[in-house]
Amino acid sequence: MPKLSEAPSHIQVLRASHLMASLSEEHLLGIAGDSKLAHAERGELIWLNGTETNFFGVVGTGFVKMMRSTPTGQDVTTELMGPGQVFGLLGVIDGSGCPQSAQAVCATWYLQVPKARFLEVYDQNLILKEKLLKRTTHRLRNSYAMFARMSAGKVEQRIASILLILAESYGIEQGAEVLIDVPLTRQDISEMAGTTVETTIRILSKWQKSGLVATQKHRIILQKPELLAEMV
Amino acid sequence: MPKLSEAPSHIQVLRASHLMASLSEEHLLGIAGDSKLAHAERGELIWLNGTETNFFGVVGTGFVKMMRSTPTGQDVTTELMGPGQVFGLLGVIDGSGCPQSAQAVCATWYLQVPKARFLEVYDQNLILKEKLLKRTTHRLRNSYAMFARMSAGKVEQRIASILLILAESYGIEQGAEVLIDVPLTRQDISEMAGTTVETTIRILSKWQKSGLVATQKHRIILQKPELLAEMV
DNA sequence: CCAGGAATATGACGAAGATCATACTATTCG
DNA sequence: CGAATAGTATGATCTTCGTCATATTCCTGG
Repeated sequence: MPKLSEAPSHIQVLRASHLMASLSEEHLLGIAGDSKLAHAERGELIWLNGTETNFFGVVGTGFVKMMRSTPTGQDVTTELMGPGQVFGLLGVIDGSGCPQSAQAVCATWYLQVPKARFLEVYDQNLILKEKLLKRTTHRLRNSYAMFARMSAGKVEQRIASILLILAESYGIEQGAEVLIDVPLTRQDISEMAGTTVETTIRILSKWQKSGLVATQKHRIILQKPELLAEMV
Repeated sequence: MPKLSEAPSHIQVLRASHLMASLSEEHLLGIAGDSKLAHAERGELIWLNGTETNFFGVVGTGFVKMMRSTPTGQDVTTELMGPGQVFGLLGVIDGSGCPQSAQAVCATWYLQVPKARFLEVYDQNLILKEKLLKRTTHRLRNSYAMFARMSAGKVEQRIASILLILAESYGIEQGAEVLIDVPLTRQDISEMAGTTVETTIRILSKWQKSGLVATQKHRIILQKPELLAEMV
């Protein structure tokens, strides 16, 4: 039995979420009461594509990747959700379920918010709806941006793009360097870049040798972010 | 001067749009009155990425492609908008402008709806907001689906995917065959599939020879849609 | 502290597809 | 009607990257 990291409290998780935090104290407590805190190991599937779920998730600690499996069996990661981020919500709202799989990238605590309870609140909360549209708009744009980069560029550029995007969301600046504070394997990165592990390893090794990036304990440090940005 | 196809009326264009048609007659007429019907030749830019616009568009007749130019100069088409479809709306609503370029793929009539006028109506129309979220959700999912196909598959599969998706939106069934009723060049298709014209031509030529598809006057006919679907 | 599994690393090889070059075919315009 | 331009076609060559094979290193649990 692996030792679990400290579990966050229900209400803590909700408060840390930009989207959820816009609810009134009363609603927040109500939802927190009905939700269930769950833990997932690295690699554990939270749900499988298309599965009709009666809950959506809010990441507490750790990371969850949203992915689609292509007919040929290859997995492609479309989004990486970190602490405070909500996943599978859109499928709950329009009742069609989430077409993507959700999988933990590392030991992760997340909150399972039951559909019925949330919809009651959602239906009469205009601010929440506005926020959701804003967030969805933002995701759509990011998706198009990634789409363009992934379908046009060479593999090096794709990997560079991925690292830069991750740095934007989860980067911690350390002087001129940026630490991407997500425990990712080369396999994870290759799934985001739509390439193979071997190629990813080769490129990252090359970059390590030339002092572009460094890795420590599954965490990547961009030592020359500007140079990386130049090559995309 | 090229002879223009018959211009549709303002109100006709709005009524043909699923999104706009949900407005009240009064609002619809108001917006129609303030809008401007515009024409664009094949290849004409309607706006360039990021340009702050004071209008969004509704396609009347013809087609508009939304695209991003990568730093390396290659264009990638993310969406193809046909009659009744709205483009650039999200940028108007959140005031940030549209990050993509809009370009006519053929002679196109479209309506320019001024930002200010529309926002008045939008701000107090709940149904419209709901519809917009639904539409945006749908686009986001499509985008992820395409993303997965484009970053994983081989070029043949990518092109097959593109054709099937186009057939879904703009296909006219003719017995077992499907005519994609959009005038597209190989160049257009290659931009959607993220590949080169030459490769696209080679693959389509091969498919023509084997009776999978046929082309007439920039329009593609899927003769064996099932076979195409099998290969994605 | 050692064993075993997971992650990283590296080489050899081949196939897919980009690039360059050139020709052919339609459609449009003067 | 004939020239010009945009689109389609096809071959030759070179690169990139996927595939397979095999080490090596790093962790974690017993």
